[in-house]
Amino acid sequence: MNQLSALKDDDEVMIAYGKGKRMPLALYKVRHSLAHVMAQAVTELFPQAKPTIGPPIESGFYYDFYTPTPFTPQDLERIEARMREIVNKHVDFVRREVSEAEARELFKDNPFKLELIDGLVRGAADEMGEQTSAAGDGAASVLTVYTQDTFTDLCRGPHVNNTREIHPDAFKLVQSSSAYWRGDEKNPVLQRIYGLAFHTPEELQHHLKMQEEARKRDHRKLGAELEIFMFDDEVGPGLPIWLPNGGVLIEQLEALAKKMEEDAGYLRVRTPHVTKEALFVRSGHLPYYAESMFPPMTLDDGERYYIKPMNCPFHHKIYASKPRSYRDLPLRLAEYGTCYRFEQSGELFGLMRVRSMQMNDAHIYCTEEQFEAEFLGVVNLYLKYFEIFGIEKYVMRLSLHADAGLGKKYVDNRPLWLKTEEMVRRAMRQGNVPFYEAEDEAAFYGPKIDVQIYSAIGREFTLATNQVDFAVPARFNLTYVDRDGQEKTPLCIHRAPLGTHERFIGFLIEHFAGAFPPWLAPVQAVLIPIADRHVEYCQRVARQLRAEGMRVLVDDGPERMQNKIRKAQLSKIPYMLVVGDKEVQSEAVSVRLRSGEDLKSQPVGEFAARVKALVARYALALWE
RNA sequence: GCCCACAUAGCUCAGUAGGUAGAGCACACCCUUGGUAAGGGUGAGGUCACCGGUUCGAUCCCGGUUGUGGGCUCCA
Repeated sequence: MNQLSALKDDDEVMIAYGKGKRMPLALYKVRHSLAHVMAQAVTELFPQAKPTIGPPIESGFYYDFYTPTPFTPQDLERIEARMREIVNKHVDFVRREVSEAEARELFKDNPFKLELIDGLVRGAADEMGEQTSAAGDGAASVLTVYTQDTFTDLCRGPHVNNTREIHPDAFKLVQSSSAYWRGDEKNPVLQRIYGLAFHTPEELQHHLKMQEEARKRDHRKLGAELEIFMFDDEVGPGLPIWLPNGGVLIEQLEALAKKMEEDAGYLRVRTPHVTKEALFVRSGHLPYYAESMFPPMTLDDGERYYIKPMNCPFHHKIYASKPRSYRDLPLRLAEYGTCYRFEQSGELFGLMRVRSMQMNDAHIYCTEEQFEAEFLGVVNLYLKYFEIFGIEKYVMRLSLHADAGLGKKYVDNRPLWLKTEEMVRRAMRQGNVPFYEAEDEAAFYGPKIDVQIYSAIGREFTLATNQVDFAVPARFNLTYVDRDGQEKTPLCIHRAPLGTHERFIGFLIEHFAGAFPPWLAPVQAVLIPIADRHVEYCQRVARQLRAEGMRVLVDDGPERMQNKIRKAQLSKIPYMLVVGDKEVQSEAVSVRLRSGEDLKSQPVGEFAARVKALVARYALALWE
């Protein structure tokens, strides 16, 4: 802590914040200091508001207040104006070490700060609620407070020395919302105010512009504009309906996945959407996962049926359908199974978080000796997909158990955890796949590799998991007869490299901004007749191209050609094929690319061959 | 689930100090047959999300419901 405050302002020095993120120290100080300035402004304007915590984050900062009335947009304007006054007063930030008693006296009216002090004194957590690494397990002997102007806050710092280091026009309060104290919904509700903050007004403007761009790429907006999917009140929240264009995307993705899985030795199966309660009791989903499941249907005879939230128990049944020999392993069962999960209403988010989802699911049953190769095979499958889709930014996380959760969150078998975690770690190192480790993030039955990807607009989410299951096969009495004649329990690898159709297509929409590569585009080409007399020829060419496997439309509407080009352009159709007298005479089409490039007339056959070649190798380019 | 905000034509949005609504785009029809991002005209479209309350009268005010958005939390 002390060393931190002593560091020189330097954009080269990175400081950690949040979970596993870093930002330049200088920026951290500006943002953190602005959080304090905001707290001062808020407590001045709303004396009943009690400050709790306020850290720097990705693009700025926030501060949570305990207050009887939420902040209105007008309040934010007043607070921001007051902050600007404080910043312009060029006040010092003064650090002071205080004793526990003094700290308790200073914050005696603020139960949240007192709770933080309790934590700090015990050495358990710092003011962000995170483990203190510096203090080890010893209690923090010294507490620090920072004072600027009239406001004093419990804080480990560091801060700017004086608010003149903060540009008064490089920050902006953007929104208020609620948050729970310590992120726990059992705790009191706090009001959080978010602010953006940078070194210069230009950086702030740039950020705002990027956000504007991001809104344009939002899959919810593009999904509606491009007629990919829709929601309907009478169908229900979180239940997407795929429109014809979305249907094509799904068909193409499934075709790709089936081909890849066939090459990798998977067998395709299909299983029911509803099942008796007993299956999920055996799998451990009931009652453990009951919260995320739709409530059961009770039949006349009292039997309860559930709609499936996962495919695995069915695949286990398929494994168990006959005796297995080590010669049968690895057994790889794949299914694009539709699952239903009862996500909390507040969790639903476009296609990214839904209640009905089609999973690119498979389970691999293998022996311990086969594990490494199988696990790596799956990871490599991921990497192949990333290449096809041009996904360059991704992070793999090895999610481990935590001893504290054994028997509660996690299957109570520490040695097996350590062993399987090491197996995964070794497989990843063996394959030279970079990853980082995170404790207490595992599935209840085993460790996993989570793949985080980032859509073009910076939205981060878990695309896929690759999980090791050392517990559930035993619950299903899955066995194989090994070489030595002994019955053994196989390991099971759960994997879903493309996650779900819903999330993956949501991601792809943002990744490509709706401009899908030719192999994936719902409509690949639109034929545009210049005059009515060219329509017949267009229809003939369309039939020809469809026979070649292309997805083609003819725009025979009454508008002018320019208007049709514009419509096709807005629909992000890769190829616009303009047809006039010249083309009709020479069995040609005039090719215009979505990029705006005019490639002039060329023979229909040549165009078709060119596109077919691009499609066959899943090319991202429009023309080569 | 919780806190806050929002809900007007297929879409994007105006509007009414409470007297049942309007534009642009899209759609239909007519004219125009035009060579690489919007030709012109005419017309049709709305129980102002739903259910209650206040009022002579509610799209507008109040309450509830549903949905959506921004967060908290969790996950594919």
